[in-house]
Amino acid sequence: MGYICDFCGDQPSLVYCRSDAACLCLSCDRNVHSANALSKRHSRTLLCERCNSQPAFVRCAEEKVSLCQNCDWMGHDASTSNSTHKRQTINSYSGCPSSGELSSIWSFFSQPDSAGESACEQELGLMSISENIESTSWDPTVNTISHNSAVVVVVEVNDDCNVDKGSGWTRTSIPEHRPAPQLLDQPAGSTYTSLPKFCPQTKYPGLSEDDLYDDFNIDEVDLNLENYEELFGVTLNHSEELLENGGIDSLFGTKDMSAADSTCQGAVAAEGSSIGLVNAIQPACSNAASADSVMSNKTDSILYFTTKHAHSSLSFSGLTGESSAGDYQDCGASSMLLMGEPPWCPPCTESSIPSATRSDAVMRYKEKKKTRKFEKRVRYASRKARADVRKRVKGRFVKAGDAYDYDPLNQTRSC
DNA sequence: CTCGCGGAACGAACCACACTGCCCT
DNA sequence: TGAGGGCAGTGTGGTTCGTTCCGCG
Repeated sequence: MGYICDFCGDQPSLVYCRSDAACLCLSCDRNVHSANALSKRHSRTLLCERCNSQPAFVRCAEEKVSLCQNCDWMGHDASTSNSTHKRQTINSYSGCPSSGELSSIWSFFSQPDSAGESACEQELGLMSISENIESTSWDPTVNTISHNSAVVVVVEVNDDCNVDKGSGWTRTSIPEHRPAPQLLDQPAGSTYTSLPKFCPQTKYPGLSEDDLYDDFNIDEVDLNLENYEELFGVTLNHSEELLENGGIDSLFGTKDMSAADSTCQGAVAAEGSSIGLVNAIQPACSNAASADSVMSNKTDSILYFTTKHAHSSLSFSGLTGESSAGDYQDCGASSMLLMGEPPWCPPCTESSIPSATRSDAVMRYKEKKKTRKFEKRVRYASRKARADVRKRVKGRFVKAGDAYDYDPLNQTRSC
C-alpha cells in the first residue's frame, strides 16, 4: 500500500480511503466512490506525503507537505527546530468532489493546471469506463507507436503474443484524440509537485523503497485490475492501453526516453514491453545505484516479469498470483530495512549507514523474508469453494461417492 | 579438493468436475 | 445476427514424487 494507486496500479496515489484501506489517485477515487451511495459515504483524506501509506491529518505550511500523525510526530518533534512549523488540520471528505471542490476543502490544494483539467482528471478520462469507450478490432498493423526503438520492441512483442489468432478479439481503447496522461509532466507548482515522479532515476523525498517493495504487493495490483474489469465489465489490457495511447510516457514519466535512467532504458530496449510496466510499478528499480544484494533481487524480478510477458501476454493477468506475488515480494528487498530504519524515516545516504546497523538490518530482512507468506491469488472463488469441500484420496480428487481418505469438511477419513 | 551421502527445500504432477469460452448450427 | 448446444480447456487444493541444493564426513 502506498505511492502507487491501489486501484489502477499505475498512477501515484493521492488520497487515502479509510473504509477501503486503499491509496488512490484522484481519478480512481472518483471512479470507485461514485459506484454507489454507500461508497460515496467513504471518508477520504490526503495521503501522507512522507510515508505514503497513512492518511494525512495535518498540513505543514512551512514544508508544504501533508503528514500523517506519525510523520508529523517524527518531523515536528519538540526537540527539533521544525516543532514551530505552522500546521493545518486536513479535513476528510466524502462523495465525489471535483478538484475545485477539493481546493475549497483544502486551501493548500492547488487548482488543476492551466489546461483546466488536472492530470488526474485527464487520467480520469483514461480510466473512465462509462464514457468514451469504443470497441475496436485489434489490428496489429495499426500499431504505430514509434517513440523510440524500445517501444518498437514493444510493438513486436504485442504482435507476437497478443494477437488472438483468427478470433478477431475485440478490445477497448481510448479514442485517439484523447491526450495521453501527462501526470508525470506536471509543471512545477501543480497539484502533484509534491508527489514523486515516475522516472526511475528520481529520488523520492519521503518515500522509502520499503514502501515500494516491501509493502507493495503486485498481486494486489493484479487483483485490483481484474476487479476493475469485473466491476465495469471492460476488458482493459492496461499496459497495452497505456502504450498505445501514448501512455508509455506515463509509464516512464517522460516523453523523452533518452532522459530516462540509462539502466532502465537499456532494460527497456532489451526486454521489450513489460519492462516499462515493471518500472512503473517499481519506480525505484534503477534508482538504487547502491545496488547490492537488494538490487540483484530487484533485477531478478524484473527479468522474471519481462521473460514471462515476452512469451505470453502483456496483460496483467499474465501474472499468476502464485508466481508473481512471490517474485515481487522477493523483490521486496527493502533498502529501508537494510538501513535499519522505519519506512517513514527520510531516506539518508548510504554512506551514512554504519556497517553494523546495515548487517543487522540485513539479518532482519532475511528473517522477515523467511517468514513471509506468499499468498496465492484465487481467480475463481467458485472453483476454490468446490475444491475446498471436495473429498480426496492422497490429496487427489476422487469421484463423488467414491471412497475417500480426506474430507476437508469433516477432516475425517472414510477408509 | 573431490566424492558420496543424507536431509531439506522446492516444484511439478495428479485427481474430479464445475465453469468458461469458442465454434458450429 | 443472435440464440443455443456441444466440446475442449481451465482452475481449484492436498498429497506424493522427483529434482536440486547444501552441509558434512
